[in-house]
Parts: sequence; C-alpha cells; structure tokens
Amino acid sequence: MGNNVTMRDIAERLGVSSVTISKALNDKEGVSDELKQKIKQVAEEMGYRFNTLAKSMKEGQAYNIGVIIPERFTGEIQSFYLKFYQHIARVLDHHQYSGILHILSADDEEQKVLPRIYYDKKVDGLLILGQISNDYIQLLNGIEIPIAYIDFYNEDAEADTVITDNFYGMYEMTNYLIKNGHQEIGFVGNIYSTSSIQDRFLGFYKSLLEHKLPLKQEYIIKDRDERGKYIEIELPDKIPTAFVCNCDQIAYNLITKLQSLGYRVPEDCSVVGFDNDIYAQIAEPKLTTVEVDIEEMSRTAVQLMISKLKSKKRKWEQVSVKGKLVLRDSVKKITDELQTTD
Amino acid sequence: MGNNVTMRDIAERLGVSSVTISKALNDKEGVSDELKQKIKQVAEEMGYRFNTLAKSMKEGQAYNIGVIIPERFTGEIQSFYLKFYQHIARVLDHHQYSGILHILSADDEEQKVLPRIYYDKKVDGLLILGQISNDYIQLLNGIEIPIAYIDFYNEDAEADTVITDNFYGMYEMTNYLIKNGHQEIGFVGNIYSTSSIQDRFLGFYKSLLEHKLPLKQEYIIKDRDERGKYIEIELPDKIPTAFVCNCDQIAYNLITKLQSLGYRVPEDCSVVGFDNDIYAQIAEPKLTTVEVDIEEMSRTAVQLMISKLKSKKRKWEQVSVKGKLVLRDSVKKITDELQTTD
DNA sequence: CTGAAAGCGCTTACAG
DNA sequence: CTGAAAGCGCTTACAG
Repeated sequence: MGNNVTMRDIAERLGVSSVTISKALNDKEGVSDELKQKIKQVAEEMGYRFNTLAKSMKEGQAYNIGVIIPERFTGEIQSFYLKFYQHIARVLDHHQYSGILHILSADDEEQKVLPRIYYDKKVDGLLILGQISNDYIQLLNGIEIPIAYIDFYNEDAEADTVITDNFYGMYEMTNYLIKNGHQEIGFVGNIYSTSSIQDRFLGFYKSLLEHKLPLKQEYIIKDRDERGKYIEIELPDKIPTAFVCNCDQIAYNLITKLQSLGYRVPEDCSVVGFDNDIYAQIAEPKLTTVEVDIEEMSRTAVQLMISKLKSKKRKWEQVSVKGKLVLRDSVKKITDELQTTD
Repeated sequence: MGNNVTMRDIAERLGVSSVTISKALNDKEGVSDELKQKIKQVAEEMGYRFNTLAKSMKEGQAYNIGVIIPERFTGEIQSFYLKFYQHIARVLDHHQYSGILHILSADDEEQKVLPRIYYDKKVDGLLILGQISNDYIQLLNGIEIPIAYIDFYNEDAEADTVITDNFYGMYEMTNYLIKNGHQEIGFVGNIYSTSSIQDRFLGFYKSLLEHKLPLKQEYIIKDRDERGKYIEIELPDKIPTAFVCNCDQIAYNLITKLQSLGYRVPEDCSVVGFDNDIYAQIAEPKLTTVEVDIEEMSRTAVQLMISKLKSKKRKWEQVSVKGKLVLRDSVKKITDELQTTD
C-alpha cells in the first residue's frame, strides 16, 4: 500500500537492480522465470503502480490520444459523437492508450486556438470527430502530431480519414423507398453545407437515375444555411410521397412539421433519416434510417492512428465504412395505390 | 517548426543556460525582463511546446484528473453526465489541468477493476459522476489519490462530495404544486434505490407535512427495482391530481403512459420532474422541473479536488448546491375546482 | 541576474 | 542471467 513505490524500492527489497525489475515487469528477456515471478508478486504486494510518465518521457510518447469534438455537436440533445467517443476510448484502451476528450469551443475554433493538451504534449495524436472549419483544418495541417478525421472528409486535410459510406447508404435507402412504390421523393438537406450531406444527396440521386426518375428542384429542400445553422424547412406546394432526410434530427423536425400541417406519417407521406441516433427513436412513428457502424469506424480510426505513430512515413489513407438499413415504421408501402393512380 | 524543440535548444540558440529558459517561460524571478521577452519570442519562433511530462515527473503530478461515469448513465438518450463532463473539463482547463473521461463499464464495476489511468499514474485524482456500487466505493476508498463524488452521496465514501440539493429542490417543487391547489399528489420513484431519490422523496414529504396533507402509500409508486433497472409503472386505482417524479425521464414515461390511458396532461393530471434534462424538453407538454446547477457543481468539485491535491491533510467536505424551479407547461392550477369539489 | 548540479522514475544499449 | 551508466526534459535548491 506504499504511497509511492518505485522500481528501485522493489529492487532494494529483493537485493537486485532496478533494471531487472523493469525487465521482469515488462516481460522482457534477461530475467529468470523464477525471479520474474517473485518480482511480480512483490510488486503486487507493495502496491506498485507503473509510472507511465517516466516511460513516456524516455520515449517521447504520452500514450494518450486527444479526441476533439466541436462544441456544436454536443448540444442538449445531440449525443452521437459522445457515443462515438465511448467506443474510441474502449479501443484505445485495448492498445494501452488513453483517450482525452476535448470539446472544442466555438470561440476556440473561430480564433484558431489549439487545445491545451496539444501544447502540453499530453497527446501523441488527435482524432477529430465531425466537421470542422476549413481554417481550423489548415491550422491542424501545420502541427507536428498525426491527425485522423472521423465522420468528416475534406480534401485539404493532411490526415487519415474514416467516414461512413454516405453515398451507398443513401443509395440503398432510396432504392428501398422506390421498391416500396415511391416515385415522388424529396431530399431534405443543404447540399452545399457539408461533404457528408453532399454524398448522401448523390447516393439519393444515383438511385433516381438508375430508376429513371427525374430529379425535381422543388423537391430539394434546405434544412440549414451554409454555416450549418438550422433554418425553417419550406415545404413544396405539392408534397411528395416520401422524403429522404440527410439526418434523423431533420427527419424528426420534418415529421413534426408535417403533422402540424395535418399530414399523417407514413400514411400520407413517408419520411426516412440517416444515423439511427436518438431522434430516430423518439420520433413518432419511429424512423426507418441508416445506421452508422460506430464500432467499426472507431476500430479503424484507432488502428490508423497507431500505425501512423509507429511509422510516420506512411501515406494518408481514406477508409469508408458501410452502414446498414434499419427498417422501422416511417415508410409506407404504396405500390398498389400507385398502380391505380398512375 | 522544429519537431522536438527543448529548453536546451532555446538556451543554446541564445547562449544562456536552460535554467534561465525555464525561469523565463514560467514567469519566475531571476531573469531580467529584457532577456525574458527575448526568450519568449525565440521560443515562439522555434515552435517550442512545453513538455508537461518532464515537469510532471519531477513533481510527481500528472496535471490530469480522471472523470469517471458509470456506463449505465451514458445510454442512447441519457446525456446528462456527459454534459456535466463538459463543464468539468472547462473548469479544469482554467486550472491548467486536463480532464480524462473514463466510462466505467458494467463489467469493470462488477469485477472491481479500476480504470487504467489510475494504474498508469496518469491522473492525480478521480471525480466520480453519479451513483456507483458500494463495493466499488470500498475499492476507491483504498486507493492513494483523492476522490470526489458528484451528484451522489454515500456515507461510507472517504471523499469530498458535491450534490444537488435534492431535498430542498423537491420540497420547493411540491410547495409549488400545493400552491396551485393540488392536494392529492403521488410520488414516482423507488425510495430504496438511491440516496438522491430518497432525499427528493423526503423533500416531497416535508412539504406534505407542512401543509398537513397525508402521505398515502398507494401514491408512492416504484419506477425501478433496487438495482436501478426501470420497471413498468403501476398506476393507482384512483389517479391523483398531480405526480411528482424523481427525474425527468420517469416523468416523460409517466406522461406517455397516462396519455395512452386517455388522461390529458396537465388538464386531468399534472406531472413534474427533476433535472431539466432532454426529457423535460421533448415531453409533450414540456415539463415543469427542477434544474440542477451543473456549472456551479462543476466549479465546486474541481476546487475541492485541487485544494485536496495541494494539502492532503484537509478533511472531507460535503457541499450541496441549490437548484431552481423551471416552470413550463405540465402543471395545471386547480385552486378553483378544488374549492367546489372539496 | 545567471548557471552548475542533482534528481524525478524509468529504459536502452552495453559490459560482464 | 544480471547490472552500471547514461539519458529523456524539466525544476529545485544553492552558489556565485
């Protein structure tokens, strides 16, 4: 239970040198099995705790990875990235690393202030969750430690990237709607605001193309301005039979709006989302949506980071991880009706 | 932009010793202002980043505080403690510390495994958010670094405690209901499950006592089993005019249940919660509830921790922080009706 | 005002 | 199989 037991203390107790203790505790060559067992046992008895700081200083590695989440993604209700963090932290743990979560405030992002953990050399690398401003990316490009972006892609970023397969996810989702008889389908999302939304839109469009359905401008509806701030959704004069929303939160808002105008979902209009986050569950009806594979993405991102730490030479990689459809109650099969109304 | 600039590098460049650099960069006595300015400027130019690891090792302090949240509080929807973490991290930052968030898995809690950040000496202290098992508290009592519990109180814990004033919060809330004419009031929560719920219940009871209203057993309704797992709420035969719920989530569930049985809230029955978390906002009607002062609690907890780190001798303190009523739409004033039905 | 020396607790060659 | 020496990058007395 000693308050500050060091390897030297163990060494003195056993009449050996601290080098031997170090080797034994790290399972390295050069200590007899017998001695090693003895050392481990005594270390345990004395309540020895390894001093990572000393090792870190020797090696110039902190064995910590910073995980950055822009503040705007951590609002009252939005907990998607926080959930992401949990998985990342768990994977890091398996690799003997710790995660240090840092919420990047809007001010710091604006004024291009890096988190203190960077200046303090407390982290060996940075994992960035979600979209971040171009200026900030430039700032990050200039720093000395490896970076990986998760769930956000930017051409200019000099870093590894792990994104969800937005394109195919929305493509499959739209295929699913069409298979259920929908031909008039709207897309809700500002396609100039983020690359994820853009890709999701393109997946949607690809499905329309393949089915020879026209892309109608009045069915492409803005949900936010270019800076990401949500705006009031303006519905078209004629409501399509289904809306594809770029995320669950927007789908949730849309459903509320449709219902307040007297439309029933999915009877009068189907609505689908993307992400399978909390909004998909609290929506009434529950949302049919695309689930992001957080676990797989976390695993991939951590592996990229650690391999980068081991060999700085490696080129940047871009990995996209497939999601999967989650079918719930917000889509109506309208094949029959269509045949008669056509 | 050098990759690994040290104080010695700056020293050599300027032809002084590294001791002088250390003093200048830390704003300590013993360097002329002129030299100090010059040193800071050159450090900046050379892209010097302070090596906290070295300082830490010298001082035996990591300048990190672990923040532990039991896994069960971080579910899909529950983000209250994560929000708490953000405030704590910000306050720590002001004190030149970093927060390391650790989600304690159910397994680790059960098997009494301490987080690695403890064994690795990466943290100087531990902040525990929310209730944790008695066995785990015993485990924590045995470790060498200071602990503070937030939003949870346990007599056996040898640590500082910062709790919200559950007792007075619920007392005031119940007073508010009575002032609005309610005399038949139910309490929803398992009063044997956590000390917070118990205290909230006692505040509720105190208000009844003061107003000479009887405490009816059939109006005390369980929402979870002793281990904290939610159970189906069983409503009494006769529905009271108001329900006091031990937290917003339960209030939300209760409203859903009442509505599914044909009751209107608050017209037929008023419902109040506690916490002012996301459930208070998504409930329909929006909940009248008690808001926990997360900011103040975070500030207090961090101060206690840091003062403990500076003088280990100090006794444990228990601080309770007042919340405040948030009035919204889930309570109906029924004074008049009561006068006629009485 | 400035600096030489020692030490924080480990690990990495290297020698025996 | 075992250990003496040097060093990671700082800071803390202490001496000049």
